[in-house]
Amino acid sequence: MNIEDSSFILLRQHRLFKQLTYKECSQLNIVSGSMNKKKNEFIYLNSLRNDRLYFLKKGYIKIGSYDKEGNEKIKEVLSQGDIFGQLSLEGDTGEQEFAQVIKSEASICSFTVEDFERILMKRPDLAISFTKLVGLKIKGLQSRITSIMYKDVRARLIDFFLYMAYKERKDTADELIFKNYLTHAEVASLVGCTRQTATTFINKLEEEGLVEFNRQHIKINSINKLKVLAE
Amino acid sequence: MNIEDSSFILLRQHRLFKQLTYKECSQLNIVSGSMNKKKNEFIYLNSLRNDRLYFLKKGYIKIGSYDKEGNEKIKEVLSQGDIFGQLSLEGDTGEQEFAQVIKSEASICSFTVEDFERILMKRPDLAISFTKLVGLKIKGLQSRITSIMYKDVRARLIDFFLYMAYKERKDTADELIFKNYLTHAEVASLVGCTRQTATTFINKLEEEGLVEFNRQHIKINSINKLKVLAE
DNA sequence: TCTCATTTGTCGTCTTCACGACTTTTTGCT
DNA sequence: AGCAAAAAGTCGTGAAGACGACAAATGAGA
Repeated sequence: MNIEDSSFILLRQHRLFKQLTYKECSQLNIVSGSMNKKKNEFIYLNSLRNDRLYFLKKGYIKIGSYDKEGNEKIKEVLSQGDIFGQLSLEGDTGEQEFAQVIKSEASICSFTVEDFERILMKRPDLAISFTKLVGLKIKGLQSRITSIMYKDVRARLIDFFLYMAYKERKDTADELIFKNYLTHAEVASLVGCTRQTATTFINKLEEEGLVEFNRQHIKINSINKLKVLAE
Repeated sequence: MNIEDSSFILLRQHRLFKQLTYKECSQLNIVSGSMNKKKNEFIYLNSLRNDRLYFLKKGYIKIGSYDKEGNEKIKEVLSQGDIFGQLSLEGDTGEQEFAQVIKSEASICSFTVEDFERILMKRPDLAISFTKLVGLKIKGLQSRITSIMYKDVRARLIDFFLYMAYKERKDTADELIFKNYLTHAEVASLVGCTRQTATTFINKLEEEGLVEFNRQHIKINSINKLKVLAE
């Protein structure tokens, strides 16, 4: 099995690309855009990503930017199977953004918007699927805005844990445990508070017996209980 | 000229629908979804909108929801030419949302996601355009998140005025004046603060000579000056 | 196994803005 | 024109969380 084959296998497990033939897949010219990146390495930094879409095959990455004081502002955290990059299929609007590997090694493949569009033109069903994927992202962003605007830090952290549960959950069990790849500082950046307050409130949620959070894993004792608290 | 014709004329001025033939347009069955609504009337309330897309031909509307205490939470404000509703083309995820006319009378047409998808299947170029439109919305939401998370009320209000300028600007002039259709309370809800603080800070910006805000119009004295302050 | 960098925990102090209460102004309506 | 409702303006109090400073714990690499 060569690199090319393993690229495709993972990509075609994605609900979006499942519909593609092997030939169409290869028209995406993925091979040249495949890469393995170690912890802390950048997939792109600032304007480099403007014309590409990326598919995260393995590992975890964070998307963010730096403000003028150089502080990191994390926009989102992605894990296996997520798509990122120029989702809008349209040139840059001047914003600077980075994608960086966190925790362990990551494996990514990428293709140009141009190649992707070429396939979309032939496969409108895929175009619709892609639109739905982007639409889903909108819903996520909207609920994030609501969370930040109208909830206090405690409630936002609960939303954060529910979001993680949504991403990691494989079955319907009420309890959930998964590997943790985030620091307090990163959680803080995601929910929009300082590292210190994140620490304090995460510990409070632990004391209440709702979650466990340490460097090894995150455990949510009862997803339903959290859901009730989130309302 | 009958109602049907006037529906199409406006719709087909939109960059998205320009590409459609008259026949394709009529396949959207717009007529049954056309309406005129007076001030404060709802276009939809809660789950009613799940399978439709709406096109705002004329007027202004706000999209929002109510929290469990009954307080209004405005998500966004739309004006002529904007598209709203089930942008994700995919069934409801349980969230409740309303669309309500503000200020003056509004004219809307709508079509079902189903009809729209039928056309997208035949016209992948339109699907790509639509994705780009949705992608643009993502960028807007992301910058809104950044604004709310990392900026204080004053800076968020500046972002608000710049956003309005972006929407209303027709030429490249540095000064901009346009009809105001928002109250302090609505602005507050958009930038995420209370009505009182919005009032206070809008007045401060007026005292600084940056903007004018009254019930008749909004005037931005220098877009560039605001842009500098927003960084 | 030791060491140093990273991450986490904890405290005061200070700022921003929320919140309630109220008045004044503006607007639409009959 | 007159009136009620909506919108805007103002103030004092209080709470949430930022921020700086530092100590303790953890873990990755030599």
